Amino acid sequence: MEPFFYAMVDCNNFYVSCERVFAPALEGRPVVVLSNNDGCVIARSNEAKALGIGMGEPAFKRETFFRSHSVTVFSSNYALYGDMSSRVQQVLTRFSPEIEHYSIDESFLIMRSRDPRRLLEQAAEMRRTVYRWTGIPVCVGLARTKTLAKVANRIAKKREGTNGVWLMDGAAQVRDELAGVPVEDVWGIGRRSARKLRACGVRSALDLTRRTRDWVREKLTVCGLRTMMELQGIPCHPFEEQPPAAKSVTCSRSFGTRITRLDALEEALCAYVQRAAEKLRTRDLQAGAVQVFLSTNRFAEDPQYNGSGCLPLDRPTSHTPSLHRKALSILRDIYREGYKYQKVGVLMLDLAERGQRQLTFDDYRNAPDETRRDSLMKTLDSVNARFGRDSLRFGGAGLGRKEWHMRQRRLSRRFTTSWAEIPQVR
DNA sequence: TCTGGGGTCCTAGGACCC
DNA sequence: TCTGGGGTCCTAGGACCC
Repeated sequence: MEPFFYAMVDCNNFYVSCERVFAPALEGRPVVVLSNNDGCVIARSNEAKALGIGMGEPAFKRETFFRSHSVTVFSSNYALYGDMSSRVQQVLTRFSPEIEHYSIDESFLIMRSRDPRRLLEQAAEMRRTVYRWTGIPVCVGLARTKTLAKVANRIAKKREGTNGVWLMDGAAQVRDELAGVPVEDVWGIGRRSARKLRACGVRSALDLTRRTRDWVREKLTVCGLRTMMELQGIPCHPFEEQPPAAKSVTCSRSFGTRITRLDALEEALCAYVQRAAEKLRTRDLQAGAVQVFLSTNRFAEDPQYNGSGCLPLDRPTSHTPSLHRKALSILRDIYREGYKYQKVGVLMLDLAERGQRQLTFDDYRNAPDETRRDSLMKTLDSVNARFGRDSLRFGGAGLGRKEWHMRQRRLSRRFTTSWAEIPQVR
């Protein structure tokens, strides 16, 4: 068997890069993309990073700065990013059949060769091809474990002269590189763990590999231990070509303005239940329980309230009206008057694949009902697939523009997925 | 006025059982 | 004077990821 390397392919400033594909004039200029509700900065071009704009900064605090530095600002456009992501993934598949789509902008590939130089050439070719075919710039890091491949990717991105590709192998090279990686930049080490580690004198990734396993396990539990071993070149994270089935499905949004009335919350919740139920059906899943949560704005001075409740369903379902009913009864139960609410959300829990559960006598009795509901949902989904999301929807979510809807003041078009939004050529 | 959304896994502690 | 031990399951909270 040929020795193999993990290749971590990461799109550079992905959301910004997607916007630039359709606005090439923004190349070389500062650009940021905001989170839902135009809340905070979640993607920055290199020029925006150079201006000192931080990840996660609230957008409203930077309005003036954006204007005075001619920063182009976009609302997030997940229809566009999701579609661009699958295009990138399609290209990557040509370079290795063993591929794990890790996130919207990252993939792990297994690449096999006896000759590391040959691998570097392949990775460089992959990078060029992705850019030529999709317009998205990527960097590639190669190493013996996923965590080390992430480190290599970071170097490919940051270091001058790598051409966006870096391979890390051999004990001496790995040791030298890890010495230059701050421990908080290691994949799997978050803010809390980093603080704990620094307090104990662990500053670099190399420092971490030099502690005993017992010590690391005690400080950071088995998660930290796995990270440490991966840094030592021992693979602990499985390679998952088939993503495991989802265990929960969530839909929640912050409101465009604060909401106090129960009926407005009910409308919003209906809309989120619809979306969550659609997600269930596209994955062929059914929920066994529904959870609803409700919260005020934690940054405000106003009185705070967080409510949540969970109810089981009589039997697992992905039928929107049944899920609506259950969710609304939870909401009415946890709702308290007199608060300014910022967010409501729904979680579908105890998910099971359709047809994978034990049937009961009731199921036989209800079979005709069940069939009718299924075919109604199927029709609904196929109409929406053909004519666009929400062409057909439930009345409970209300009609027209609502105060709870998200702010999306700077949304670009769904260039690649919506015929209606393709710019007209004159 | 304005601070995202959607996930997973691990652990500790309590309930419960024999 | 004295109040078992071991196992499983569930849940809430914490930490992490992108």
